[in-house]
Amino acid sequence: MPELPEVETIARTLEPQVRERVIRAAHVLLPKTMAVGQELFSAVFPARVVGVRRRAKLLLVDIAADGQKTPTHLLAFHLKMTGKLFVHDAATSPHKHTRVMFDLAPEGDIPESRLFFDDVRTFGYCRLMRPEDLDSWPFWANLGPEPLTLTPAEFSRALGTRRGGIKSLLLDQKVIAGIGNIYVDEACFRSGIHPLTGADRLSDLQRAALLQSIQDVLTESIAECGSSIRDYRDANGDAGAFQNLFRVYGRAGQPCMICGTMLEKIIAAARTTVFCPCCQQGS
DNA sequence: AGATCTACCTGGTTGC
DNA sequence: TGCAACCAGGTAGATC
Repeated sequence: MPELPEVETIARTLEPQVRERVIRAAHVLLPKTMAVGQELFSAVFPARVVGVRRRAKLLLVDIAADGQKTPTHLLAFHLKMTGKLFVHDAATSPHKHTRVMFDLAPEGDIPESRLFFDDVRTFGYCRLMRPEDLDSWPFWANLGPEPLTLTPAEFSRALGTRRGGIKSLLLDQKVIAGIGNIYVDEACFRSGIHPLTGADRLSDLQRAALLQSIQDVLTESIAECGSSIRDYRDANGDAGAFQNLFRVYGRAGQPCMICGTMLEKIIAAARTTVFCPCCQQGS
């Protein structure tokens, strides 16, 4: 389930494989995956990849058409649950779950190759757009702040006066960007906050502790190249290792690492939620 | 407006 | 062995 650390890892492993490469053409195998921008193909390609970056859980590939240096367009990928990006050699055929393919021209010693966007559950998408179109894309325009560079005051401002459960607020990409079900549970556990606690009932101290925990789990996970639940892989095909450091996610019924109490599973924000009823009180 | 719920998807797992 | 039921979860959209 690519969340911020996984998308960051994919961006870092993909960039060296596609930077400066020329995308000659794109092939859409599942139309709904490329519902936006397909009509631009003929005008944009061939285009050179000038960079790969991440915003929230979006992976952005900046491309420049017509030999220009500055990006003229970008590919915005949302991997949702099962999206994957790989570069294979040009002879590789699409398989059952391949949704879009990009032909990459040979560059120096690098032979012709192909960028694959595979997605088993087809929730993911890729949009081809101009940079100036981003602001009129509601999802982009409404994204909340990036958590890693957030200050406690900014975090508190982002939570505002809302009274909903803290878990549902943290999952809301308009409040704070990039956090999903795994990291919200891990961060709540580390800061000793019950996931159903009303955000308005968190003290300044608790808010600061929660932000610190969010930044800790995200930073540690990035250092481990993300978490591999089931089938996540980075752009090199390598698994992450942060799943070995989970303290609550997927551990319902097992003892709390701090106090030994049995971890409980509940549904919060319509998501499976695991927490320690002893260490995380105050709902 | 804000909070909550459901649809969208498919493959793997569970249970009979 | 076969097969139905269930589960995973980010986001849009609907409802209250």
